Amino acid sequence: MVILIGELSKRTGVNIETIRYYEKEDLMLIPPRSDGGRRQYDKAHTIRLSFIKRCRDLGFSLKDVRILLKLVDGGYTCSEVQALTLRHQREIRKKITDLNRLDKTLGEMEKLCSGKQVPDCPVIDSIFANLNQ
Amino acid sequence: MVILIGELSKRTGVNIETIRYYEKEDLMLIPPRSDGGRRQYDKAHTIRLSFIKRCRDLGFSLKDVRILLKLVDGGYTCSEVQALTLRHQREIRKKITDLNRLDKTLGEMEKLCSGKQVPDCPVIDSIFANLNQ
DNA sequence: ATTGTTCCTGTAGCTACTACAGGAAGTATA
DNA sequence: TATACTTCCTGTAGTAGCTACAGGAACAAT
Repeated sequence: MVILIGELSKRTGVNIETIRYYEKEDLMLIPPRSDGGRRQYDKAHTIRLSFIKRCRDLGFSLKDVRILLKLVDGGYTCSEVQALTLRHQREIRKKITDLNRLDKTLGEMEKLCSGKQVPDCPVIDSIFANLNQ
Repeated sequence: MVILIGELSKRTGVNIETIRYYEKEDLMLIPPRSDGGRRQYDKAHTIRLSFIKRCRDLGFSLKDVRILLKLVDGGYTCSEVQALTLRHQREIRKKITDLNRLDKTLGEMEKLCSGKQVPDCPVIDSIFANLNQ
């Protein structure tokens, strides 16, 4: 049961250019070609691409995905995968912390706004604050 | 009171290549040059660069910074700045929501890990789940 | 005169794609 | 069979926001 790249794209939700990009980056296995030179994918490719997409959706970097694929391909242990997952989770939590701080700061700045059509804004003032020395 | 790029970099915490990049991107005003061809910055440049850095630290994109600078340069109203700030805050909140969901999912997956040196991991299982049809 | 630091320009690299251009292959219809 | 239309191909360049060189010139200190 062979499918072409357009169908693979539809089934996985990964777009065509990205699939070719993954091939170039050695994330996807190189598929056989038809006489006309078209890529012929099968079930294994579909599963692999879905795996990649799922990892990406979980926020893993391509570098991480590469490691996960290597683990999957070459035999892995739970502790290896767990370590990667925990590291990733730590990074996510750090981002959340940073963004929350940003949100708070922006909120405080914005709260002071009059919202009027006047040439004076506490946001700009606040950004400029302590800049003049 | 003229300073060179290295000193400007030290004072603002923006590194040298980035300063030159901002100049190329028309965020920084083009400074006069010394006889030897070195950029000569003054107070105004320092303040402008600090403003840019502060905006970046607040998570504004360079595109947003460009708009903020234009507003600052050309006269702005509170409502314009407020609108930009609110939009930015909405984007940040969306990111926080997404990351929280990721964190939760990863946490659930990881919780099931044995953490042992065994070739079996619920994280991988979970990523693969529902992929086989 | 020499050494060491700072500066210069210009180009390439990073992440993870996306968007073409220009052409070939395959399919459906007249 | 001729035509039109869609899908595919390769290869290159663009996106954001820098960072990291290479190769050379300018300046400061000894």
